[in-house]
Amino acid sequence: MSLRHALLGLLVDRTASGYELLKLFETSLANVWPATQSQVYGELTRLADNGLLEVAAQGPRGRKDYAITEAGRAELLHWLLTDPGPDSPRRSSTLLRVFFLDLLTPEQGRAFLEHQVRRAATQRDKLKKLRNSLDWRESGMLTANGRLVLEYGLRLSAMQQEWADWAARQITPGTT
Amino acid sequence: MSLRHALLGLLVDRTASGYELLKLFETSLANVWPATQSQVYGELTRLADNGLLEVAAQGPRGRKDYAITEAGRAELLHWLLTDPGPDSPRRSSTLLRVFFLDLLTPEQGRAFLEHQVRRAATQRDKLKKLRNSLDWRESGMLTANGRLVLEYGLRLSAMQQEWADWAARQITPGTT
DNA sequence: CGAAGCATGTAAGGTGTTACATGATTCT
DNA sequence: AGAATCATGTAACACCTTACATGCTTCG
Repeated sequence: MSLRHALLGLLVDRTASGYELLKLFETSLANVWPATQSQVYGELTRLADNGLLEVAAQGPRGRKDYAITEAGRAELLHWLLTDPGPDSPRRSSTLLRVFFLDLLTPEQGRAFLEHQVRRAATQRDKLKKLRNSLDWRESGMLTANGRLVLEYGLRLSAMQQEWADWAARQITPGTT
Repeated sequence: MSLRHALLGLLVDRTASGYELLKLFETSLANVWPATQSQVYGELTRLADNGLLEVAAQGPRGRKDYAITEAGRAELLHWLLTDPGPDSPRRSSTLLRVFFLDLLTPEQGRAFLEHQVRRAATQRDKLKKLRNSLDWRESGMLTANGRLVLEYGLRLSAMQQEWADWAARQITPGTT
């Protein structure tokens, strides 16, 4: 149940409409906690019902500006201070495929892993570009956390690339 | 919808009951594609209904031994050869927390990250022990894939440990 | 005989995805 | 005027988790 906390977090120092929050999910939070339009609007209504958010203002096209309440701040803080536990069950269809990779020919297996190398490299490039576009001296506190998360993404994609490359070379080692 | 493929994969070179498959999920597949009892039994019934599996034999306590069919093999192969796409949306409540870490005091933030360092180290130790217990010369093809996946886990936890350590040092750099 | 393990199944509830549906406002 | 964008909402379906429910067999 972290979607609610993501929303609360985004509303800590500004008010916003569902539509704006949705955009934030597509950009900043896309790599950490993706959410769809349905989910966002639904959860906002629920949060307002529970008194963690309130509608601060109504705008042009039925637009509702949400603001966090004291109860909302308390809930967010509480969530931040609780142990996330083993990071939510990590399912990876890619690794599952690797588990059964011997059902393919060595060529097909290598091709699969080399595809993963390229996928990771592409992701890494994307994040590098994001970092460069972000570094423009725009250092609010907000950006500091974002940089930590971004660095995680960079390290992850680097690791994935190296691993896939290594794994590809494990299959039929003698292929010059 | 990868659970079905995990089941098909496990049944490629042996028949097994739901109970046995469940144990396999708890051990070998736990870190790649966890599944609960409810899920396994339900999916097995569905797979049999769809003709991808068949009940090869009935045992002592209502035990059903499932065997993969030709249709099942075809489906599994097809799945292995399709692009997994960007590996299923990766949600991490830990990274989400990091995103909002500036809402805590620097001490609390550092404590959180240092906790992650230890969590990753523990996980890494667990996997190392698993590798050592596994290396006992038991090299079927099956184990080869498992070793690739295990190596991924080792590299991932190492990366996480290093990252969390680095991130902790980013917060309030001057704390001797 | 009692405990542990084998063995399967159902039901309720939460979360997430996709698709459908509608309408207002701004910009060209 | 028409297109793009802003803006919200609902419904159906898939998937996963937890809990409940039941009963047989083997081992000590």
